[in-house]
Order: sequence, then C-alpha cells, then structure tokens
Amino acid sequence: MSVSETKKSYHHGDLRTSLVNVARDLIEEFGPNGFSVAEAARRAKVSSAAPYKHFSDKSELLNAVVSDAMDRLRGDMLRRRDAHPAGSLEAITALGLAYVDFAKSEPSVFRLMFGVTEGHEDEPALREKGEATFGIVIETAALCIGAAPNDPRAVKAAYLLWTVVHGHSFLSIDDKRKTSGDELSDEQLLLAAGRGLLFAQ
Amino acid sequence: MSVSETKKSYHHGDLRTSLVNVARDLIEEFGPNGFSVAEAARRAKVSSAAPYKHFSDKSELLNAVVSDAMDRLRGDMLRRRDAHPAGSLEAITALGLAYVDFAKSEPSVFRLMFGVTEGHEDEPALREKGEATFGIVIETAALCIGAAPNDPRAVKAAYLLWTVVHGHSFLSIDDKRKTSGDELSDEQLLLAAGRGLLFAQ
DNA sequence: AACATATGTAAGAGGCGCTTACTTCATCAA
DNA sequence: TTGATGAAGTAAGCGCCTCTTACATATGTT
Repeated sequence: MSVSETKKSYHHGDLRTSLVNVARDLIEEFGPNGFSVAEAARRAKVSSAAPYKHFSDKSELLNAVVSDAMDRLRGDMLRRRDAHPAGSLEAITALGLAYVDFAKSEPSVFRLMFGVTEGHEDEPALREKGEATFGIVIETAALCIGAAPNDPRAVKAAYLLWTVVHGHSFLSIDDKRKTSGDELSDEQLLLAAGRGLLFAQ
Repeated sequence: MSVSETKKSYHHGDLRTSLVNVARDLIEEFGPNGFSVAEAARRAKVSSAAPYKHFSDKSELLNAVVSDAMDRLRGDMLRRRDAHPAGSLEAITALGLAYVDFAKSEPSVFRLMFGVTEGHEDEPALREKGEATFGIVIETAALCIGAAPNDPRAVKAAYLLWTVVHGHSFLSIDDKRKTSGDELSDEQLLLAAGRGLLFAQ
C-alpha cells in the first residue's frame, strides 16, 4: 500500500458487516467475556462511537454474531445429513457430528449461542432459529424410527439425542474430557447414542 | 463445604467468606457477566480495594464460588444416590437428578462452573474436583452393569450418561426446551437415558 | 442547488478492574 | 505492659470500557 493511498473515505462502506466479522474473530481470540465493542471498532478502523450507529448496544452486536452462527450451523447440519440415506442412523448421526464440529471449530461463539443470554432478554428471532434447527432433528429422528414428526416418541428421542450432542459439545470444548472416553471418536460416541436412544421409552 | 476459615477473622469479621456468599447472590441475581467485584465490595460494606486483600483478582473470587458449588453438588449427588440400592437404575438416575436440580436451583453458578474459564487457566484444584465427581458416575455406572470401574464399557456408559445430564441441564436453564419434551419429567427422561445407554456399545 | 437522512468523529460522563500508598488493629515476644 | 509486626482495611487514581451528546460529512432525491 502506498503512502498517499490511505485515502480512507469518511464513510466505511459496510461497517455493520465488518463489525460482525471482527467481533467473531475477537470472541474466538479472547472469549465471549474478553470481547469489547471498543476493540471491535479499533479493528474496523472507526471511532468507538461508530458501532452504536448500527447496534443499539453491545449485546445487539453479539446477537448479530450469534444469528449468523446459527444460520451457518443449520446449514452445516443439513448439508452433512443429506450426504446419507434418509432415515439411516448415519443421517441423524451426521446432524450431531456437524453440531460437535461447529462447537469445536468456534468454541467461544458456540458458547455465546447458549447461556450468554444474560443482560438482555431472548431475541425472538434467535429463539425461532433455534427451534427451526431442533425441528430438523425431530424430523430426522422421526424418519429413523418410522414415525410421524409429531409423534411424541420422535420428539423424545430427538430431545435425548440433542442432550447427548449438546452435552458432549460443551464437555469437549470445556476440556472436561480428560478422564473420560478420550479414546472414543465423536462418531463412535454418537452412533452408540443413536442406537441406544432412538427407540428408548 | 466452604473450607472452615480457621483464623482469618481478625479485623472486620470474615470478609473472605462474606465476599464468596455475596458473590454467589450477585451472580444468581445478575448472571455471571453482571457480577462485579465493586458491587460485591459494596454489599459487604468495604472499600472496593478490600477484596484484593483476599483474592488476587476477580476470577479468583469466582473460582472460590465455583469450588464451593462443586463441593455442594458432589455432596448432593452422593446423598441422593445412596438413598437407592447400590447398582440399581434408580441409583444412577438419582445422580443425574441431583445434577439437574442443582443446575435449576443455581443456574448462573452452574453456568459459571463450566465454560467461564475464559481469562484464566483452569485451576488444577477445580479440575480435580470435577474429575472426582465424574469418578462417582463411573463407579455407579460400573455397578449397574456389573463391571469393574476401570472397564471401558463402564467409562463409555458413564460418559454418555453425563452428556445427557449435562446437556439436559443446560438446555433446561437456557430455556431451550419449549418445543421439546416439555411434558416429560426429568426423571422419566433420565430413566429412559439410563436404560438406553448403560449397555450401549 | 438544497435539503433530509445516514453514517461518521470528538469529547466526555460514569462504572469497573486493579494498584499504590497509607492507616488501623490483633497478636505475641520481651 | 508494651511496642514491633504484619494482616486487613481505606482513599485516591490509572486505564479501559459502555454508551451519550453534539457536531461533521457523505449520499441521493427533488
């Protein structure tokens, strides 16, 4: 870059998108708590007041990061599920593997997606996205056990599988797995869970 | 069991213990992120610098809250397990119910016990407590399936059950359970998980 | 050309984490 | 009894943060 090329127009261009991306990086670098709006503004090369033209407060920016992450997670899950025969154990296991892999690749953002609802009430938009994703799990579980998607057995099986996947994701990224089945792959674990829980009553 | 403060109350009472108790209240009131050392000091009626005579920084105070919570959780688990016949499905289910009940009664502290390891490295003391608690789960699972505690099948079953209980705890306190098996009791859920997973291979 | 609107900056109020320098008081050796 | 010691407190302040207010600049419609 040449010297005089630091033209830097007064307006940024797409600050909103830049902030979301920068925020995601910062969250992964310093954790959800280490993130600050001021640092995000610094990295986006704007003043520390500029972000507030796009987000009413810090948590709204964080929500934007979460919303984007939920979209990507749901996309990953569908893509990987659809690489397997509909109704197969592999199909529903693929959903779980996508979930676990997402948690491992973006642990801090994943943590932010859950539980860091402190300080502001649940965004309905985020809740809807979460429910849509769980709907996919229910559908897929129903196909596996040959039931209708509204069959309580499918809902129960789907929820139990979700607890395994969700719990395993957290325990993995929290590094709480030293003592336990470290030698088992995620796939072995989730396949076992699927076999054990799909027909559990 | 908050370790007995042997000889610390020289000056204005037992500030260390007061701070831990006040901090626990604040965390439940405002969430792990809403907590501030300054507010804890205010509630304990000391200057904002006083806490730093007892804790080197904020996270050390939080660690003390977590350590105390882990002791209470382990105590609850043992107490409730031992109300059932050794090796019974009810015994290992009781472990899980104690875990879930703890999460529900102190959701913010529970959240703090996991994942808010940001900003400071894992305290070995806390890790040890966690591993000891998981050891209880392994032992109990081994008894249920008639295996030795070091049998890989027991470890695998114990870990899978832990993922269910841990995941269910988080999903419950994060209020992510609206769409799902809301009508199922924790006990029904955990019994089903126990039946499905104890012998899963 | 002129205005309305969106998007940026500069400056600052108020809060928090943590440090430094100083003060108070319980304990114990003399 | 006393007075040195050191643990446990306070007051003041630095640097960073969130968020606000007042103002400056760019864009597009008319």
